[in-house]
Amino acid sequence: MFQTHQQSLRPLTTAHLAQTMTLLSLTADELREQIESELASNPALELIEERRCPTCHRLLAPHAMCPTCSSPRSDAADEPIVFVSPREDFNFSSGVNSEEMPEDNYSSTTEDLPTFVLRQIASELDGSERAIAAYFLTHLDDDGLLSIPLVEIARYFHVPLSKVEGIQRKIQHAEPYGVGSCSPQEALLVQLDLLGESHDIPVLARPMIEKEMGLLSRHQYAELARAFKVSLRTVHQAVAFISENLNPFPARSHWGDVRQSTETPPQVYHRPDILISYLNDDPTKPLLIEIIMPLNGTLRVNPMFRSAIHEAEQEKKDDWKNDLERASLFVKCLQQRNHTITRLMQRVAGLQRNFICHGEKYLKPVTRASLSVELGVHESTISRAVANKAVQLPNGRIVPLAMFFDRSLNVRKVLKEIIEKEGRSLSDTEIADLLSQQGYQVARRTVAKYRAMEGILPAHLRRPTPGV
DNA sequence: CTATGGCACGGATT
DNA sequence: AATCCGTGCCATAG
Repeated sequence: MFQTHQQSLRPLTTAHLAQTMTLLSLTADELREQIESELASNPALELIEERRCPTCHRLLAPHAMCPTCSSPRSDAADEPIVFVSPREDFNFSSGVNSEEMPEDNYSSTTEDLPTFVLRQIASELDGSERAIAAYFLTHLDDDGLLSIPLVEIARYFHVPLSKVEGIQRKIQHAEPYGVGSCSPQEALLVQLDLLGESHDIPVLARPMIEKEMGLLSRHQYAELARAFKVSLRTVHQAVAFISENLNPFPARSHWGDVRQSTETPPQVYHRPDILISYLNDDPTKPLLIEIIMPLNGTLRVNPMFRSAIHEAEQEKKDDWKNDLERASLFVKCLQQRNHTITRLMQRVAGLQRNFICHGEKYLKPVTRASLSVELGVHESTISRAVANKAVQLPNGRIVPLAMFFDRSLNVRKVLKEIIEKEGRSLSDTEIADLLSQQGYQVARRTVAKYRAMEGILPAHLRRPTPGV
């Protein structure tokens, strides 16, 4: 009925392209902001009311059928079903948060640690404190530790040191625990305190970290035993506890949790932009892929506005016309964005089905470049689409979309398996051999790198006795 | 002497 | 053109 096509003037085309690119690289959350601001500033744009699927209650785009219920051809088991799903249950810019999304996000970071942390504690801080916290958080290093002295922050804001310390304490108590500490030692102590609230901790743990951090980090256990006048065995127990439950580098979030040391995902990400599940939750059915549109309804050009333009005064007419064009452009770009992401996900999900269903081990190394030729778009288009987006897998994990293009993830996974399985500590060279036996050819140096990436300690100080 | 981490250099990717 | 990644060589620790 009211379509929004026509007008393909040259200048518009470039603007069109530019805006499509921008929208493409936006996260669902960012997109929401963008849409809201556009909606507020442009009267020609309107949000039409939601439509829901009568049977499953899912929000639908205006002319779409519900892909789940009116399940198209569920026989084409290979082809994933991809569709755009308007959802507005997606707000978190408002003050309170944390408990709102019980399910799928355990929260944590990767894209933007500072923002993530700030969001957690924002409600506890007043305006000026928030500014300090924000500044504080911009000076974290890759490990999540503070890279500048506290006094510097205090000086910068002309506030007493104690105030900064208070803020630091709040930051440290946010996830990932210990973030914003000045040293690994401090981070460990914070984590120990937090953990101590709900679990028993070895008595030796705290004094060891507090007083003999040097020995501890150098793994000089015999010295430790002597220093505290306890048996070597006791030291080992405490050390085991520390290395299992604490993490000196908060941002490198690979900690084996006390509760379930099952394959707890080492990294969890922001809210998903894309959801992947099985049709009707049946693993034999095709994959169902929802691309989140952070909206409660659908955007379109207001037809009333369009017709009203003829009656407008000459003065306003130009402005209105301008608005109209912008609106139509915006809608078009949005459609373009969705179309691109849809096609992208369709292809990616098809390729990586094994990965999606059966885990990291089955990730095929696919490059963005190869996909771009398949889809007939420019590489940068894929890059933009992939960057900064998170996907929720059927098993509930939230991973960055970029993980689908990780060249070495499968090898790293196998490497982890090898290390976990073998009771004895294997040297990097041995691991390299084992890997090539399994068909993964990597240099010994690379094994070392992968280990480091996964946060696995070198052979000589790995735990020879893997049981508790 | 062996096992690792650091630096740095192509080549591939973005 | 800028970046990332796998690797080789070398220094250092054990």
